[in-house]
Amino acid sequence: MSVRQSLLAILAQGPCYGHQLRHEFDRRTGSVWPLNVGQIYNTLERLERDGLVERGAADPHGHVYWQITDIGASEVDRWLASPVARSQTTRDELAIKLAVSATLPGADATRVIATQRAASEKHLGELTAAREAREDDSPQGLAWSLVIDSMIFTAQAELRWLDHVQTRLAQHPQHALALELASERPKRGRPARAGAAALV
Amino acid sequence: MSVRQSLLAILAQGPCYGHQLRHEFDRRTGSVWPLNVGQIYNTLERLERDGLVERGAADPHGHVYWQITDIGASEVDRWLASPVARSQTTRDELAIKLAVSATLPGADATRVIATQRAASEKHLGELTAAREAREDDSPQGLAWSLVIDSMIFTAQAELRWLDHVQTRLAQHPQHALALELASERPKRGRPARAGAAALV
DNA sequence: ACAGCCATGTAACTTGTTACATGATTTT
DNA sequence: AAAATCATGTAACAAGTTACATGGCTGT
Repeated sequence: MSVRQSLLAILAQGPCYGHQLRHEFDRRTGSVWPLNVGQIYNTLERLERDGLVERGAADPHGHVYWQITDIGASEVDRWLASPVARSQTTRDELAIKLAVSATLPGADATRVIATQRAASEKHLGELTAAREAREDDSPQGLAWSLVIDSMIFTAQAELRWLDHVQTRLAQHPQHALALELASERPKRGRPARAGAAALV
Repeated sequence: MSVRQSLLAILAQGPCYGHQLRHEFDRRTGSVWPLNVGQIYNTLERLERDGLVERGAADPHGHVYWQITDIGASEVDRWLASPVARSQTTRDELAIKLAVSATLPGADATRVIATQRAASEKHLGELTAAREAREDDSPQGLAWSLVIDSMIFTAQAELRWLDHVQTRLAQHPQHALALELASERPKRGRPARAGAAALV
């Protein structure tokens, strides 16, 4: 949803045409996430379908300006006023992967962690280097550095978690997590149940 | 990709039928991310289409067992041996939202941060409470707590970053990030360019 | 003329996700 | 008999992403 919402929020500032939207998105996010141009037009058509934007007439240059509707504007307000709903169903790729691979009797969770750790550390190093190499006080530079900082914080948390997992696994007997496939084949309608956990 | 890959990895342990796969995924990820049953069958059909699994005959109970192919097994190996490719194109919803909203002259980035901070803090509190409320030394409990820990680490990083952003914004004059729409309408083929940043 | 970029658009596809239909079996 | 659960499946959709077609303008 972030691309869609971002484009809509930019349109809330005034009418734009396709390539201009791409440019604006790039400026504001520090050109960190390159956006395929085609996606702009797809997204605009979907926003139009949903009544959030309107297609204006082409200007002399052939630029097709799009403008936000009232519904679209209120959608932007709603977006800005509500927090990003993390966690509820948001799946974390690494957490899933590690949880699953740690419970596979065959797979070596320690190796998975080591591989990931090396990659994450390399990534963090690249981010830090890029961060220090660039000194830029412009609004764009500020936006860029904040996005990079976000990635740095995330990478650090990832490394901390990896170490944490390794420590906890080391405290348990070999492959304490390993789970065989539930072998009992449940008869129709009366299978064995495992305890369910409620979080949210 | 995580659901798809996880189901494939589970199938690498032995043939399973649909509901069994759901159950296995739930056990291994601590029932944190509920998986709609329909998704299992969709995913299985797509895996079959891609030649990674094969559909077996139904057993007397009517259970349709699926088994992994050689190609599927090597895909699992590849998955376990390669790190999760974070960061390259992975968009961070919150980072995008904050970067965009901070550059909107109309929007109040401080308020966005405050709203998010409250939500993230509440979320972290719930996670911590759930974490402490459950004492479970079973393999499932261990898997569950590792997943919850991952969420806790992530939430903490999120809070740190939010504070960091707020601090940095406070050091700058009001709305230092605000970016108006590029007003100059570029003539076809020769628009004004803004400096591009290279990271990766 | 040609290469390169700007600009709009279209078609196809991926993964994730939900809603719904259908039936069997077990519990109450 | 009714409710609940297990089980398989189908159809549709959302958002993201890419590849491609087409044409205009500009600089060499």
